[in-house]
Formats: sequence, C-alpha cells, structure tokens
Amino acid sequence: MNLSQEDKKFLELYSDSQYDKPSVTVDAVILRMIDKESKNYRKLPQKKLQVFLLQRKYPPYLDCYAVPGTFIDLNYTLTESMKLCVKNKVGLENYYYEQLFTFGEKQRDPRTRVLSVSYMLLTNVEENLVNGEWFDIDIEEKSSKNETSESGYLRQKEIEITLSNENKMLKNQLLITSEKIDLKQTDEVSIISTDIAFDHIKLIYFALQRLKNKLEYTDIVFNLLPKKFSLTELKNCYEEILGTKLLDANFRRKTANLVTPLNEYNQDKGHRPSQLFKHNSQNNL
Amino acid sequence: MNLSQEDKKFLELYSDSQYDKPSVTVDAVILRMIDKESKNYRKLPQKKLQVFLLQRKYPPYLDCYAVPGTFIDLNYTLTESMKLCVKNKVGLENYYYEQLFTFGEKQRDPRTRVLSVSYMLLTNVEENLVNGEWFDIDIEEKSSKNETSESGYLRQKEIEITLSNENKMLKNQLLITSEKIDLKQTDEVSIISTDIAFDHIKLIYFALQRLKNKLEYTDIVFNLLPKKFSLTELKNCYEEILGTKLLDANFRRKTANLVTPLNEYNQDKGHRPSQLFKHNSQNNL
DNA sequence: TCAAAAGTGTTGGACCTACACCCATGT
DNA sequence: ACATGGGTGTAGGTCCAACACTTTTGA
Repeated sequence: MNLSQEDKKFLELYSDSQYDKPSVTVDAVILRMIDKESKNYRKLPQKKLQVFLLQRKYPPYLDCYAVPGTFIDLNYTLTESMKLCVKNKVGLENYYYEQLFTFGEKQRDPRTRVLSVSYMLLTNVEENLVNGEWFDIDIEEKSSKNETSESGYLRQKEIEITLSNENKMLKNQLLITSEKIDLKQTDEVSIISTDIAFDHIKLIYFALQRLKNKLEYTDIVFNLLPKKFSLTELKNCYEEILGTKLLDANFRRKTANLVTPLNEYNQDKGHRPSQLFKHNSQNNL
Repeated sequence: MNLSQEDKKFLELYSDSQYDKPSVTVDAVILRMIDKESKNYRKLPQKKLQVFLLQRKYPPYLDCYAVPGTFIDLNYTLTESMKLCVKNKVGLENYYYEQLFTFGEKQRDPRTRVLSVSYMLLTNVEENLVNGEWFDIDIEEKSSKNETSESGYLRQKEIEITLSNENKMLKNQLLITSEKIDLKQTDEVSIISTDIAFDHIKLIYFALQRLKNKLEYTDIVFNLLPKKFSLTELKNCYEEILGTKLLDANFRRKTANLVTPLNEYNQDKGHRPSQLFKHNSQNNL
C-alpha cells in the first residue's frame, strides 16, 4: 500500500520523542542434546538435554547465570539482532531457531521497563560455544492439584527445574496454573523461586514446552541429533524430551518414514551393531 | 532471585536514556464467525469468518483500514495494554485471546522503528463492537510451486486474501515461502500487495494459520460459537476455518466427547429439528 | 556364556473413511 | 411430494499398544 501525499507531509513533521518507549531485548534459549557416557561397556550413552547459560559480567544480577541476550540495535530486525547476539557473545552460527514469546511484565527487569522477545535455538554437539557453560536440565513435578467443576477446571502444579553441571546446581521453582471457567481460559506461569537472572527460567520453561509440543508434528528433533544416528539414539532423544518411555517396536514403525537407512553401522559396542540412519527431509510432515 | 548490594548500588545510578529504543505497539486481530442468512427457507445460514478493522483517523495510512492497536503505555503490561486498547477503541471486553507473534521488520512503519506485539482475539456474534467494520475473509490460492531435492524442498505459494463487506473490497496478495536445505528451515511470509495499512495483512494471515492449527488439538472453536449450537453449525465452523468439507457421520463421532447434548431443539427450519449442544469443558483436550 | 542393544512378528482393539440408509420438517 | 438437514449403521482398512521372540556383539 503506497503512502498518500498527506501521509508524506505528516511524516516529514513526525517525531516520536514525546512518547515513552520500553527497552527491548532479544534473548536466546539455546538447547542441545548431549551423550552422557556410561562406564558399562555394554550400555549406550544416555541422552541429556542441556541449556547454555552465561555468567553476567555487569549488574544487575552480576555473576548470575542468564541466557544470552542483548538490547536490540535499531539498525537490525529482531531476527538479525538475535543472530548477531549469539554469534558475537557465544560464537554460535549453526542452529535452528524460532521465535518463542514476548515477555512484558512490568517488573521483570529491575533497571527499567524491558520487553524480552525470546527465541528457542537448537544446535548439536558438534558446535563449539564460548564464554558460557552448558547445564543439564532436570524437571521434577513437586505437587499438583486438579479441580473440575460444572463450568470448567482449575489445574495447578509446582515444578522444579534443576540446571546443573560439574560446578553448579541451580534450582528453580515454577507454579503452572491453567484455569477454565466457561470459555475463559487463563494460563499462567509464575516463578516461586529461581537461581538464575531475571525471569529467564520462564523463557527456558517456554522453550521446553514448545520443543515437547513440536516433537509430535514436526521434524524438529533432528536439529538436536548428529547427521547420522541409530534408531535407539533417536528414540532416546524423544524419551528425554517427553520424559516418558516408548515401546521400541512401535517407535520404529512410527518413525520409519522420517528417516532414510544408510549402509553404515555403529560397531565396537558390546552388542549387535546398529544401522545408521539420516533424516529424510522429504517426509510428509 | 534477590538483588545483591552491588546490584542495588548500580541501579541507583542507572539511566537508560543513552540507549536507542524502538516504539512498541500491541495489535489485535479480532475474529468472529457470523451466520450468512440464506433466502431458501430450507437452507441453513452459512458460517463466515470475519475480521474487525478500523479506518485510521490519522496519518500514516490516513483513512486506510487497520486492525485495532495502540502504542503501549509503560504503566501496563503487554496484555493489559492490549485489553485496554480493545476496550477503549472498539468496546470489546469478552473474548478469548493469545499472543501471536512479534513483528520487527525495519520498514514496517513509515514513521519510525516500531515493533508490533500481535494478538489473536476470538469473540462471538453477541458482542457489539464500535468504531469499525467487520469484513468477510476469503482466501484463494493463486499459484504454487513445489520443488523437492536430495537435501530438502522449496515450496512457494501465492495467496490472495480478500476482505469484504457491503461497502468495501480489500485485496491482499501474499507470498508464502517454505524452504528446507539440509536441516536449515526458512519460512517467510511477504506482502506482494495490500489494501490495508502497514503489514497488518500479515498479522491477519498469522492469526488465520494459528486458528487453523489449534482447531485440531484444542477447544478453541467454541469461542467462535454461541453457547448453544447444533452439530451441523459446529461442523460448518470447522469447514469454514479449514476450507475443506468433512463427512457428517464421522464428524459427529469425532466431536462427540467435546460437547454435551441439551434437551433443546432448533425448530421452524423446513427440515428435521436439530438437537442443541453445549461445549463440554471437561473433555480430554 | 551373558547382558545389552538391534530388530521382527503377531494379535486384539481402537479409530477412521466412505458410503448407504432412514427420519423429520415446512412449503 | 420433495429438498434439506438430522441422524444411525456398517464394512473395510489403518494404525497402534503390548508383548513375545530372535539376532548380534564384546568381554
């Protein structure tokens, strides 16, 4: 749609300096799936989901861990800002990404009013990130209640997300509320306690939920795997993300059309060698 | 996480005035499902999806149609800003809503750098909106191409979204690109031409896609229906949103556990009276 | 020999598709 | 009578959970 003459005249005189504006950051929740080696020569390594955190060098939350992020530069789009940020701050250039959610609570940053446009990034173990640390992610449901009435329901649960590595153990408690009265649906995630900066544990929780949901109906999982993988590896990824066990025979049938078999085998493992597969990008998802 | 002493000292001296900030709007894509009366006494009214647009009173895009939106007030959260905006501008207070996407292209607003945090709102025909007009939504696929290669695919289609009512007919053409090379997935929606302000046709497109996707795995459709409805009405809603025809017998079985039958019937219609149902909010979705 | 993983086969049930068929109504 | 929508029944197929079973390997 072209601008009118009137519009052009208006724009020459326009100034936005009279308006209050919020600060805006882009923040990247970077996830990967790592192999936890086992001492038993027979056992396969366990898959573990990890998130990359940086220790803050400046106040607020000095020395605390946070997901990589930056105030946006007005010369770049949101996506460009995010990409530049992860390239410059952590040296990451190869990844899958999608926009997650925009957080705009009033007190989420103690400095001033800051909106956060958050992204989920998935990368694989071959990428080498700098300036920060990977943390294992463990989720535990601490309590839940579920009330159903004529007109709807109220579901609440408390979960604990533990982020840990050799040096650190960061505990975070969230309260998840989902209420429906007639058709009015209210979903809320609130922080009970957190060991990381700002509301970043919320961003991480949103990313985990998004990943979980998209597992079912997209190819997204292959962004977390190496190019070649066995079906058990693939299954272990699903299980780690979903938090449930799957039946092997059924899993193989269900994922058959997502992968292409290779003429290569994983050997030297103390058990029958496994055929390797690659992602079949011409599937029907 | 509590702030440290160091943080507190830092915050006392903090000023953000040195940083460039974008302007931020919240924008609401308001949808409803209306009955298009038929002259044939036998025929049921057809369901039609509509979007609510306002004619702009100020430049830029003076007199053009746009979705309701406002620059955010730093005293409110994003959600609060959106709610206030639709209450004050169009008098709407009862609706389902969810955040859609945050748009941050550099030239999306000719005035200055403006981010748009967009929301999808669903309401029903009983709500009376002011200051704007409802437009029927029609989507037509103009062309599509689909290339598949070893490493992925390139899918492109051109669609035309026509927004119309008794007085106006607004045509909008979009190019939808979805490309996958190895695992790098790129999805893009770009405007070929539009008869409405800014990139608002993109927001509308995003809302339509979200609605379509959520039909399958949520209760979302009931937000567009009156409290009491017949199963054919429900089916027509699905068909209008999905753009496909469904088989009656199968539809009834599939939706059986989403609804509760009432002891009421639609009559005077030139055919067998239909039983009315209400949404069953204790279903398993 | 054995533990672990790799991989195949089968069975019963749930659900889904497509279609045929009957019912009720106002003009 | 008839067009229209309301509603049920069913045959065939697909998909899926659950479980049993065989194969292959390194130590």
